Amino acid sequence: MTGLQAPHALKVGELAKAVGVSTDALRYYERAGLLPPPDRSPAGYRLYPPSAADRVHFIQGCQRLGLRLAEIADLLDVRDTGQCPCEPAESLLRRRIVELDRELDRLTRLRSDLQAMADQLHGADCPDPDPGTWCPPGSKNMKEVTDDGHQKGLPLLR
Amino acid sequence: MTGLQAPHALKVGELAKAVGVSTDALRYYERAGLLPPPDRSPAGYRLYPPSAADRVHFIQGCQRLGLRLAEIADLLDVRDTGQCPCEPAESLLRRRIVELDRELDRLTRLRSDLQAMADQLHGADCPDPDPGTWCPPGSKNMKEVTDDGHQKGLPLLR
DNA sequence: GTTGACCTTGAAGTGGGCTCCAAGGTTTAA
DNA sequence: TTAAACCTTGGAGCCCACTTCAAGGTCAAC
Ligand SMILES: [Zn+2]
Ligand SMILES: [Zn+2]
Ligand SMILES: [Zn+2]
Ligand SMILES: [Zn+2]
Repeated sequence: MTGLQAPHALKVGELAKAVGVSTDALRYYERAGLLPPPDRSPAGYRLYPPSAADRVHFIQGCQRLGLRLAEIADLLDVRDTGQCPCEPAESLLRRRIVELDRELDRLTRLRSDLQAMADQLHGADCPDPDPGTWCPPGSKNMKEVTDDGHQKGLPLLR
Repeated sequence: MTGLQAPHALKVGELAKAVGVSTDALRYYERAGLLPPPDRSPAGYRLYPPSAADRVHFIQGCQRLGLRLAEIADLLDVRDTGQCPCEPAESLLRRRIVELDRELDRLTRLRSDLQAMADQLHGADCPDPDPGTWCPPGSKNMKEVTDDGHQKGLPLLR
């Protein structure tokens, strides 16, 4: 409506509301090199072009994929040059998939460990143990010791 | 061998080496309330009883389960009182399992999204796009826009 | 008696992605 | 005219589990 500086320019709060992030986050993206320094109004207010909204959407999409801001900045640099983005994007994605597989593996094993512990706990007859010397509740291996000679704690808490 | 202060007392470096953490971490655990303040030698050196090693092992085991230090501190408090630990342990475990399930779900969906993107990327014929206007590589929906009227980026990067 | 490995303390730094604050200047509506 | 609602900046704070630093004191070996 104003049209003085540029058509449809957005002040920082307007952009923030449009894309659903805080104004602080937008200024942070600028410092981090994800958003180029926008034009300023005579009073020094940031005036973003409408395309900035797409840029922030892109950032948000990348974040949903688990990419870090530094990686997103790399992608945006490529995007700005107009070069084919497939190569960097593909290697980023593959790296991230490998990370995810490792993490999924770790969490899956962890989950089954926790489940095993919780199951043991549930059926336990449980007299109070000696203070400071757990007491694997309901376990027959209370007296077992680890290879360095210490008493075992809860199962898997060696 | 010394036996002056206490039998088999460990200096901080000895305990650290025995359990495989840094001396700084041990002092940090003390500040955080996970390790009780140990006796001191005349020179002010920390002298840990051998049971401190078990305590640290317990901490490490809990950490492997993904528990935070504050939660571990709660468990240790119970352990020190000699009360039956099943109740707090069980609710901690259940809470953690729920967290894990949510996280596993999230990561699994993420992984399949990334895989889909990587697959699209691979078979793409790819002319360089216009700068700043990606260019969903190899996608037929280049012209699609999101519900707020902006151009779509890479698939799933809306 | 001197080197060097150990120990002490409090404070500050790390990383990631922000958030919050103070102390101002600007714009807009009443 | 003045209040409210915006905007600016630099810098600090947050979370977590540490690590690193600075500036010393202590203890063993040679
Ligand atoms: Zn391409
Ligand atoms: Zn042990
Ligand atoms: Zn019990
Ligand atoms: Zn949009």
